[in-house]
Amino acid sequence: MAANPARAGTGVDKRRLILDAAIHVFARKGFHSCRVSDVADEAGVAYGLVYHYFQSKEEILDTLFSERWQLMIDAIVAIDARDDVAARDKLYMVASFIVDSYRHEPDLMKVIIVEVTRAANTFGRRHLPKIREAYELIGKIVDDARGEGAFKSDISGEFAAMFFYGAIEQLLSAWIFDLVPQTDEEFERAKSLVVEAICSGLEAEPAEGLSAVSG
Amino acid sequence: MAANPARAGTGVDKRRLILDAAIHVFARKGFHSCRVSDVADEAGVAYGLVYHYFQSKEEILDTLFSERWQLMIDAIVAIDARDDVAARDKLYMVASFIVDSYRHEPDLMKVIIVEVTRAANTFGRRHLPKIREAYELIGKIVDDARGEGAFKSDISGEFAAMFFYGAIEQLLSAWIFDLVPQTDEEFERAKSLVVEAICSGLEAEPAEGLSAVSG
Amino acid sequence: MAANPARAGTGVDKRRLILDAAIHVFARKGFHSCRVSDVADEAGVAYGLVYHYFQSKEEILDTLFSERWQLMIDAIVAIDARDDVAARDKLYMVASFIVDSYRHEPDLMKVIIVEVTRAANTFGRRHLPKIREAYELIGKIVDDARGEGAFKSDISGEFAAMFFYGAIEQLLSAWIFDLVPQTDEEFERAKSLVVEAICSGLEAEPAEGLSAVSG
Amino acid sequence: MAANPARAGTGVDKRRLILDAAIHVFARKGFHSCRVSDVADEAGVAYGLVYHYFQSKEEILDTLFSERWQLMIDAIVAIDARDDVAARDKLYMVASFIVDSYRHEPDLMKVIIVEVTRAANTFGRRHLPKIREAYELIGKIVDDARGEGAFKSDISGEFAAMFFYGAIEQLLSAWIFDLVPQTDEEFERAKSLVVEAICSGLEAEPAEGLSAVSG
DNA sequence: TATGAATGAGCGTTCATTCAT
DNA sequence: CATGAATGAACGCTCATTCAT
Repeated sequence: MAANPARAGTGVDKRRLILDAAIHVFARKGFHSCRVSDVADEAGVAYGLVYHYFQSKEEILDTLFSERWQLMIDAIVAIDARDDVAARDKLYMVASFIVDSYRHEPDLMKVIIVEVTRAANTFGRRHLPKIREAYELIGKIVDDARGEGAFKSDISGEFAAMFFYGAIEQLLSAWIFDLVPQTDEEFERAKSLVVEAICSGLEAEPAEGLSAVSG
Repeated sequence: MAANPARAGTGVDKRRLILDAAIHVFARKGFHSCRVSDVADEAGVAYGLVYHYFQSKEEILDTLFSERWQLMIDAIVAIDARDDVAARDKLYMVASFIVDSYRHEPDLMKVIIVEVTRAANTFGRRHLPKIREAYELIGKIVDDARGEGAFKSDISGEFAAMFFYGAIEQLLSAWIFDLVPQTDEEFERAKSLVVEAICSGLEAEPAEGLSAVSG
Repeated sequence: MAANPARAGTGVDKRRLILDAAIHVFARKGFHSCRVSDVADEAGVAYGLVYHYFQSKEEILDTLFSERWQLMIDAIVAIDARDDVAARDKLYMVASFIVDSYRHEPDLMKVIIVEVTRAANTFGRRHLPKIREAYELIGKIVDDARGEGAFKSDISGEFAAMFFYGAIEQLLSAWIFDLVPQTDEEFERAKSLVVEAICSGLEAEPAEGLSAVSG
Repeated sequence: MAANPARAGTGVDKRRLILDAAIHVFARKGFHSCRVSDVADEAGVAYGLVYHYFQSKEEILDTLFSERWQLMIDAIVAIDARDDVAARDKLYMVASFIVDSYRHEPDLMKVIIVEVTRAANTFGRRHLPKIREAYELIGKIVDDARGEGAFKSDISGEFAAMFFYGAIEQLLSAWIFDLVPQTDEEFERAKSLVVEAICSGLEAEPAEGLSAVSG
């Protein structure tokens, strides 16, 4: 009875303990390089208990991914549902949600990206339908904006979503591997930049009066 | 002795045979899921010969990556060296080189992306410096354009390169996992779209006569 | 307290429930291949309750065997005690008891034979004394008949019991593994045949008047 | 090249070494109770070599059984082919072959009987077709004799084979578990007795002159 | 060069048993 | 009596690597 829901009061939820331990162990050593005993040790539980709650080591990772990814899908759906927000701002909110997810739970996001999302030939393969669901929601935001004339019509939502998500994932990867600094300012700046880059592009708009000269 | 230069006359270069076999085996089964014997079998050579030419299974992957990645770096350097080409066109040429690499050797590119570039916590880690070298070359193209006023100054070359490369890698991933069709037309269209999206952005430019109104 | 005697009134005897469940689970999946939880599930009781009534998984099997085997020993003793019955008929009654045991409780007999009697290097080892007791009772029937001249004196009761019991066990094995049909007629016929074969032999007796000719 | 055929001269056949070690380890500790490392240790080879020659622990047992059982089938076929031998003598020769097999390689026969033939719900299941082949050959000997009038017609070859083989297996079991003495004399006597019991039966023939009275 | 037999550390998983409630 | 979470030893199998020939 106490297995799934957090047990009230007296004791800890060992299942949650194992999941949380797995986040840190997977992030630190990598899914394949760590042993189940590493997870059990980190959680402070007996080896066998891991298999009491999970069918396999893989199921732990699956669970971590599914829990988190669903949150993101829900968030994107909620963002898309708002009709008082421009497409560009919706994309900003999506970027913001993802970046903040990393900011608050970097290990979990590292695991999800490194071990699932970017490991498309192993775990990613299994979760591709769920992963695509997110892409499609982003694509829908773009396509709706195209319908309204706010976005160009020659870049389909599908491609736009790929570029947008690809850019963000690369950003997170850069943080994950410490290639760029991770400060609150950087996080905020990155959100704006990725949306700016994807929505407005890198090219400078010609200065009003000089456009004729440059052309 | 015959390892590096193609041996004249007598026979095939077994080392090359092993590398080519590895490309297909790694692409088909994944680096971690395949055994050294799979590579030897595919190459039609004896098990032990693999260890005559390579120190370890990892060295094979390292070699495949290094060979190919260097070609790309050389290509970007050459592209960047041309001073008769606009930044946007340079980026197009880079995108073109990468897409064509995939078009001509999809298995090799799949291996490099799936097993190295996107596996940043295992092999990617080891090759990060080399990977960054490419990012930096792309970043330099952007920064030079910023200096000339062709590109916006608020998106650094570093970030721009991340977005650009991230978008392309996502594109390749979609092909690799068969999420989008792979025809010559699609390849060509994708090159244009990724450059269009990154350089000009998704947003529609306001219609000529209405710009004053909307501004 | 309620373990041994059937508890009056209130509820079912959980201990019996577990034993009966074990019969079917052991028969279906085999003793070694099933888990204690399988037995608990089949019985509809909690995992831990099995260990409340039994020291170990093995004790369940021991109990099943001992209960049943004692019934057989008692039956053979009763059969042997009758002095109005010929040796051949006593053997028939023994064969009949065993065959009927299988007819009425095939799963239980399957477990006893497959997991105990024929598993002489594991459980059989532990129960060898009890198993031999049955052999010896059969042997005694034969030896008594030898003393009276009804049976040949050159085949000891010990060997005769081995052959007799071996033949019956092989018969049951054939039923257990569905090698021969299991109908009431077949069961009755088998009883007769095994006694006929062991007591009279396979060889045809020469026809009365023709014996001189054939000799 | 040297794996399957015995290597000439210089070295030992490690595969054979493993099989022979397995015979003794399986006989001593039982198939399920022994570890693969026990076999490797007994053979004096590295753990992994066992898996170089065999797919699994089970395959070792399968191999041992198949090798030996085929020899027996071949022997029974050869015995049956002789047309100068009476059915009773053919059965004697079969009993003799089996008993001598045990006499010369008791461990191997123990393994085959205890772990395969009498373990019908695990390994026996897999080998049932091969096991039945032997039964059928014995049954054929009986049926042929019935056709010629030498054996009774009311006991089918199928049942007769069951009784005959069951009696012999019980005999071997008794030796295997040291319930009866194992001397050359005993082995020879047992061969005769089992054939005598099955062919002529246990019952004493009535004395010449008294048959009319008793009948 | 070339072969493939030989090595052995490592790990995921199972499951009988215990015990706190 | 009854529950089922918690324990942890045990083991089959994999496979990268070595090495004798």
